[in-house]
Amino acid sequence: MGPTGAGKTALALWLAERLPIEIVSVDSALVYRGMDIGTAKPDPGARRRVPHHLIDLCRPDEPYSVARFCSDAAAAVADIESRGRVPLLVGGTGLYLRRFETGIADMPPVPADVHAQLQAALAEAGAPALHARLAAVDADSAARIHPHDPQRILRALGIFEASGRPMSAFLAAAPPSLARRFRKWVLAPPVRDGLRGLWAARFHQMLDRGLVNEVARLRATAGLSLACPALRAVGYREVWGYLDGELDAAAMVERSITATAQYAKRQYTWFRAEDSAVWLDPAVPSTREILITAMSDAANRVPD
RNA sequence: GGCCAAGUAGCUCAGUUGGUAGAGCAGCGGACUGAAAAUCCGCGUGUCGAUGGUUCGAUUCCGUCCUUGGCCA
Repeated sequence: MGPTGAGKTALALWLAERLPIEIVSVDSALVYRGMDIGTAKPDPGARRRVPHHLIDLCRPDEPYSVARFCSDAAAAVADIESRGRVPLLVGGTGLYLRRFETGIADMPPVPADVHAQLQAALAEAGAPALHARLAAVDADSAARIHPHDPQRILRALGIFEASGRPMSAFLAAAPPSLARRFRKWVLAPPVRDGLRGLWAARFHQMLDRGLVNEVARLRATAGLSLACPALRAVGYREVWGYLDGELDAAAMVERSITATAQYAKRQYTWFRAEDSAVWLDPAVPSTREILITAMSDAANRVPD
């Protein structure tokens, strides 16, 4: 795992060309088709050379989720291992890896109309009012969730309304069926300070490659709007605002770079909390050697 | 050159009827179980442009100067 722009993709390809590994993407944005440039998706050539999994799974208007990731990843890992190869999970979505590793509770689906009703109630009454509603039916979740956090309040209320049981009960009950331990490496510059220039160069490169056209295509697609979670991704939201005329070009660029920096910061927070992960500096040459040695061991242990 | 306005946190600004100041954004730290590139929480000392004066006390009132913008020459 590693923050955006640390060089995960290139390093994974380098390793995959030397070891019998296949890559499983752990990235909430790479699953969307048509979102290539702004997500720095591995290009077709790379994907021909090295098998990649969990990329281009759905349309940007389809909801993907951590739960879907867990089952997709389990299937991909099983598939790779069944062929005698070693799965290398590569990505920056901390939640996905955490839940895949330590298990995710089995919870009932929330029907779309229930969710829509809650959304309307949120718009009308505000998050604290819904939080109070939640506290009445699921005190444990209410204690865990901040009254100003609409996303989590809606989720917990949705579970209750869909099933009649509090979300906290599902969390407490579920044995992690997908639980799986990994060897973990964090590929990240040891200090984040001063990396803004790197994010900036990266974003300008995306613009040169046609990011604005890519977003314009998505914007012209029926059914897509900023309400789709996929389009809230870093850069996409800002370029969309630029195409709407709400941001000028300079503001679009600056805000995208800032959003990248903020995203990277949240990623560092996830990775710091990851126990038993070894941190590797992408600027240090020995990083490659450390990884290839460690992974050779893993590859040798795979039954065939 | 004259007149007017503005100079307060990294940025945009509020405010103090005189008792040394606070929002948003940015930044830093954190949380995270079906939206997670999302969502949310915590963190605010800054010669209040400079200098002199009035005052027990000036960022606040007065004078001068500097800077920026506008208008007039």
